[in-house]
Amino acid sequence: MLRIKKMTDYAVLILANLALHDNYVTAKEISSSTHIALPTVQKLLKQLNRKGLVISKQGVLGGYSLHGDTKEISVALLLNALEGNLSITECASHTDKCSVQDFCQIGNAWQLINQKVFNSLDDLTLMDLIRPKRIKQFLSTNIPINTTNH
Amino acid sequence: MLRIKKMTDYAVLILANLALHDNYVTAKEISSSTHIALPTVQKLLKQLNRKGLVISKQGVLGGYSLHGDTKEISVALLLNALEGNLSITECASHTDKCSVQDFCQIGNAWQLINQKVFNSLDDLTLMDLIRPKRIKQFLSTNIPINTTNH
DNA sequence: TAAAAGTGGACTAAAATAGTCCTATATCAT
DNA sequence: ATGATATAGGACTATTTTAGTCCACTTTTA
Repeated sequence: MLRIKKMTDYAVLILANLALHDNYVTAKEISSSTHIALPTVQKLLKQLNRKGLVISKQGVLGGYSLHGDTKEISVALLLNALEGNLSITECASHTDKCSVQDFCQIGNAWQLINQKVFNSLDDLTLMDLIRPKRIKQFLSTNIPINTTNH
Repeated sequence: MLRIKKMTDYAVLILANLALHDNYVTAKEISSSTHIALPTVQKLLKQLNRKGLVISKQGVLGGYSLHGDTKEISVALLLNALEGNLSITECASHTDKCSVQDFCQIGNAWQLINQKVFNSLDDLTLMDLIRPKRIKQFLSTNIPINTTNH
């Protein structure tokens, strides 16, 4: 599937939740408002912290808060941070060398498709995700290059 | 990851291989030319046949051949046929009901993003995958809607 | 009628994913 | 000081998904 991990979905939900507050919010509070199990929220927030997407404060009155730049991070970069390599196939990722590469008919097609999908996701920020109007505008920019098929 | 299954990658390679012939080609031959293990090729061709993407003929001189319409199938439909549901998250798929849906800040954003990705992949056919020029043209149609970020 | 193909589906192994739990550390109110 | 409340790091397990193989059966043709 072209599906993102459940954990990534949760993480975005958590970030969206943090985006609505300016102060520190505890993992427990986020768990309550998102209805994601507490251990899972804790795990994800720790990861988000390590990736620099949120800032944290320990102790009483502590909690998590969105890192300043995170609101304007693109969905592409966000997914990339949360899921690691976004490439649609192994061969679209330049880090791995495909085992059948030398016999491949498709060449770099996947890489180019990958680029296109990435570009689409790069036009949108985290904040846009919680602003429905912006999303609709975004969608309308898809311009088909021909109309003969389908 | 936003990655397609290895099996899907193989399947596309197999289809591309069939696209280069007009006569029946055996699984064994495809295995030889693609360097994908024979049992895997056999399994995939059986699936492709059930989905109507290829036609088959049993017995000596039998083999597989591309179904007439398959060359012009869009990559979106192709991936959909090979991977089942393409939705980027569970909640982007209308078939499942998300467990935290009632508390979700993101609303239908994923669904719209999903649509955008799907549209991108819908502009391209199987044959385009083996025609590099067409791919490059395709890529150039991505029009950013703003330039303030990134 | 034997050889060469596909058909259907069971089966196993490996890898990825989801989710929980435990121990340690930091902070603040009293 | 110290207890309560947070996060930090990471081990660990269970579940699910994915990859890949294999076998018994059917069809076709020389």
